[in-house]
Amino acid sequence: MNIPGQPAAKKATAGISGPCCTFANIYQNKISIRTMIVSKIREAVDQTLNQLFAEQLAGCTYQIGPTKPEFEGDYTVVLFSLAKPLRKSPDALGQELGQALVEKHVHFFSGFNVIKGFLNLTITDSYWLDLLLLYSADTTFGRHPKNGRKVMVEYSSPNTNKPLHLGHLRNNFLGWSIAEILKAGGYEVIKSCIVNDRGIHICKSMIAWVRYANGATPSSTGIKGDHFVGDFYVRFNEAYKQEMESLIAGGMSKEQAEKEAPIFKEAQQMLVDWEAGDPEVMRIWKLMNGWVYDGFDQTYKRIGSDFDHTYFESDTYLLGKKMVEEGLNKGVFQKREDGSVSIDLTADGLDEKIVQRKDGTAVYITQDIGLAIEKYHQYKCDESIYVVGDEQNYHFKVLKLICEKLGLPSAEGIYHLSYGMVELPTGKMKSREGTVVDADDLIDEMVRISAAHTEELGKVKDFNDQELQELYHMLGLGALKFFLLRVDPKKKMIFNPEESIDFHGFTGPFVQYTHARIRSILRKEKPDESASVSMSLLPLEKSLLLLLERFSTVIEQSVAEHNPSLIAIYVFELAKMFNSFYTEHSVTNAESMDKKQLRLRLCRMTANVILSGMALLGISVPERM
RNA sequence: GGUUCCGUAGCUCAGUUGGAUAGAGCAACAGCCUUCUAAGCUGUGGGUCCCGCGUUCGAAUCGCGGCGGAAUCACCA
Repeated sequence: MNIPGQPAAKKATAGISGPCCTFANIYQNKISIRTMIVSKIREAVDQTLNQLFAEQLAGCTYQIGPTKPEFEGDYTVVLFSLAKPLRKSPDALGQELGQALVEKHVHFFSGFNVIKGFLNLTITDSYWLDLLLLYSADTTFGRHPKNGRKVMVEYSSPNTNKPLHLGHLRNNFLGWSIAEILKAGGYEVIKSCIVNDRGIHICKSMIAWVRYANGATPSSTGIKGDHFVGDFYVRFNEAYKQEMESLIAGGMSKEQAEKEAPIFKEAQQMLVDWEAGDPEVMRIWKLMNGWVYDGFDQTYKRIGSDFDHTYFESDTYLLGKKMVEEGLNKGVFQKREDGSVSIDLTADGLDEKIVQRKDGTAVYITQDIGLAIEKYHQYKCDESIYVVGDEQNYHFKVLKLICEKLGLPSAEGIYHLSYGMVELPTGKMKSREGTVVDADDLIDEMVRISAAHTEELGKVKDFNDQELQELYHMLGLGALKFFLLRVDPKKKMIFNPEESIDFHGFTGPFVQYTHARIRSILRKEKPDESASVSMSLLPLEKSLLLLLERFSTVIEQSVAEHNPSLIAIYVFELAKMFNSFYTEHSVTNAESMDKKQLRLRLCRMTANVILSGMALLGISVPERM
């Protein structure tokens, strides 16, 4: 057992309760406690250092962190960096500093020790109790006040020719979560989605449908719209491959066959007709995209993704093309001999990049330039985050550079939240090899497993059918979301479909279960606001409070790093700590009335933080499970 | 080949920005339910932090050089 910064192994100080205090007489402390504890310690240390060694202090930095569990103390000041400029040994400095801190801040520091250059400080129990009494009922605890900044988070960005898969799930969960985390960090957030609804790949599924469907539709076949269209995309590739093979058998080279296959030429022609606005092509395009959107909506609803604004590539590419004109006039872009338009980025360590084809049509980056302008024009965000896989790192480097060179005001705020691919133990998911993990299938599977677990345990036999379905969904999605969010977004991750996602240990259901346990206590008995509360803390009670206090800092870090996994790790540690506390100490049968009141408040505050922490990950927590 | 990223326990991952004896979960093993939910708790075993050199009070973390892996360098998206 090793919880960062927690004195879990320490001896219990006392089983008897000390003097008591009530909510009212510590209300005035609320403002001072709102400051995070590390800042408070730093302030006190700075002040004391200044008084002791005023002149030698210029430019000194030092670290403060939670004390390791094997040492006595709550927070630790690392003295090495101060020792040299102050010309003192770390131990002597620690003694002097510790002594002065404890003397000057009797209500804040209750003791210290110095070990090998580390000054370990113990915070008074009353500080932790003040925190508990002030915030145990505050459901917004840890959230930061509004900072006046506005940020857009673009995520999901689906293609309308295939259904969502596991990789999209990581994207959707990340995007939604980072948006919530930014809100908790004080930002105003706009969630957006760009739908890649045009291009040759879309025409491919359309051609296949025209050729082979005989008028079949999702409703006539009972297949979900996005899967229905995706099947025709697969069908296209099958037919394409067959036609190429017979052309090659007839003596044609592979490269030539790729270009000459009739079905491929039909798709190319359809793209031209689409750009020209051919009514029949537009009709099919709208019809089929409509089916896909129906399918996406169902999936988005299940996973809880939503958007404040949806953009369509079929709209933004035109604005991008207008910017190509402007860029040419400004001399940022160059027209080549063959008529294509490019930008030379070799001076920036990149390559020459095409921004418009020789036939005048837009490429991928063109529409993204248009989109950047459209977004800024509409919302004027300070920052624009793109949640897109790390395979597009180069693309976003180029995009930001181009926007800078065009002098767009939105350029500076462009931030690519680059996340790693989800891979199988055998490597990348490949649709051609049928190894793609379909989102809908995976969700079904997760819900099915949670239903099986729940039934086996038999704790909610009195639930009606609707309540059961809601619980299964909450647990299945909780497990899935937690699984995908608990690892650093930057890193690629491995998903093994053979081993189902866990429900024990470092998982969503573990945290959900902890919440249900706490709620079970609080259903039996609630904190009495007028009752007195024990003034002394046992080690596990204090450890819980130390962890709870860190919530706000964790949100801050999570915002700074655009990293939801910090929240997942934190919420797991908190749940683990609560479970240790729970098995060690009884709440409803506490050794005294004021101990019971203390623990009921601890329960309430822990439940609140678990609930709001999990909400930042897009995960709901149940009352019972 | 150029650029960027990665390499930590059998597996999946942390490691607070250079700090104390490198940690969790899973898997394995041993305990704990007449007491608030055992989807839990407690304990045991498990490490050449890819290798080497360097920087300094101190390196998994920083630098250089290897080895191994990934992404990208499209008039695809």
